[in-house]
Amino acid sequence: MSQKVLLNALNVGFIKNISLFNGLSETDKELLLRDGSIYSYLRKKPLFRHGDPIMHFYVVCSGTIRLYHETPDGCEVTTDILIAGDSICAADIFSSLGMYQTHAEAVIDATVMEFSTEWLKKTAQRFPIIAFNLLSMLSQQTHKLKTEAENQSNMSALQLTACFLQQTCVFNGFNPAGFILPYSKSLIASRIGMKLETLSRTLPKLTEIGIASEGRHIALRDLATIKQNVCDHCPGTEHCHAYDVLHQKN
Amino acid sequence: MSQKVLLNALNVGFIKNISLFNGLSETDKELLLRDGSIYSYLRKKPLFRHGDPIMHFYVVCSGTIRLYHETPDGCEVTTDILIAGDSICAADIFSSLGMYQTHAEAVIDATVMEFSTEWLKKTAQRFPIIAFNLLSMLSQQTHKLKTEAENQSNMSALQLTACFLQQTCVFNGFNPAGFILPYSKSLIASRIGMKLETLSRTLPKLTEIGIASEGRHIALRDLATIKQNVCDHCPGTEHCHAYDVLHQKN
DNA sequence: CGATCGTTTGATCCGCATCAAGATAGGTGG
DNA sequence: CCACCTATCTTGATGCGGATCAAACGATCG
Repeated sequence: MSQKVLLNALNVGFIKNISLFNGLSETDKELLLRDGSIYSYLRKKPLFRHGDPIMHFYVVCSGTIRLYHETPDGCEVTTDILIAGDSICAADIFSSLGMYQTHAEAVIDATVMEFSTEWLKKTAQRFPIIAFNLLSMLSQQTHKLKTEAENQSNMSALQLTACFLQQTCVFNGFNPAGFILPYSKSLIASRIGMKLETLSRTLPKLTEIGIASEGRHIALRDLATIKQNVCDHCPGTEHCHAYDVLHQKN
Repeated sequence: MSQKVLLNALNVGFIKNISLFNGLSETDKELLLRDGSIYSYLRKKPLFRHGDPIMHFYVVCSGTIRLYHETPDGCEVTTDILIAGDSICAADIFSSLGMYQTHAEAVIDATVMEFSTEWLKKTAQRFPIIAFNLLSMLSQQTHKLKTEAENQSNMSALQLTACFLQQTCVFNGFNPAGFILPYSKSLIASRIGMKLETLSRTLPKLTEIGIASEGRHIALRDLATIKQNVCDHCPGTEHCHAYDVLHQKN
């Protein structure tokens, strides 16, 4: 299933930036990092499944993790796609349910840092700033969920797809003038709540609003048109911040 | 706009049960309650508007409060309907944004207890159990949002309506064998993300799954059928817990 | 070379939104 | 008490977006 790997300097350097540790001294950070272990998961291997007792708090170091669950009629809904730097299930630990509310599995081979739930609870008590960081993380997540739910119902397939591509570009630090989709189209469709067929039909239409696509190759050609067709319909969302990031680069 | 009213014994008695204060001694609770003031808001009066700087944390004492916002094309989307005992915007206080992310207004005349944000932050530091309660509240809210977002896209108008009626019945402590809708149909439609016309057409169809409706009068006649048609499609949601509550009463 | 996976394309269908008009009810003033 | 008015709700006709079903295409792999 999973395999423990050595904690190396590179990983530590990267992981120092996780938001949970914001505001701590470097010494404290390094001390706390000693309490975690890094594991690697092969493609398609689960980190945990819905219903498992909550044992760990995770931070993604490399690769891609997918959160999903199955609907009663058997099809899988992807609720989130996580990349390096993202943390997993901080919320669930403090819920009274005591078990994971979602499946989590590696999309491509991934490494993940794990801390025990007990450790997180104790640390939150020992360092008030960590409790505060947690509150702030949860609060951000809540806001993200709200806006996403709303977009889902108010935006067309075209707009949802444009949003996703733009955010993918920014979060992964790709070049908007041309990049390769890091996920399969089935995964993307499942993430943005539409059928593969619909996504397939939608991608060519994106040229209308300034996004070129051919196979897995995407190019965000015309930011102004994108803004007009998408951002203006979802002010204040994560997507719009992503737009601003791209806009400033130019 | 709003009017300060006297803190009377009845209100205090009620408000002692708010989840934020879970685990505190009665003495501490009463002490903390002194820091809040109770205000009354008339029908349609706003508590705050999207973009206002966050000044207060609220707990609803009586009446109904609606959270909503306007879409760019001008129509209002109701994101939540709050009744006595619910708290408002605990999450927003800890986000970095510093302003409300939604409008809040009284649907019918309401009384509300208000605490300053500073008070909440300080209190969370002074009483670790309150920080923990906050984490737990946020975490629950996150879970609720997730399942709601999913239901919104996977369930039919029929199912969504059934869910809403059942939850309304339970949260308000109504008699499932017959109760009067406490909200206008426009408000309900806006809350469950459909058009008034659709809701209007859906209500008669509910007889198929054991819910009778006539005007504002609702009766949940056949719990088994409801379960089969709704709960079995949304396991683990708030709605299903509401179902269980009704089921146990019988 | 067939086999499997991921994707595209076509034809059709269904649910909900939309537009438009009518019905009911609650409230107000004469 | 009735006439009027406005808010709330119902009903009908129509259209569109995306789901569904079905088949074929292209790439990768053993």
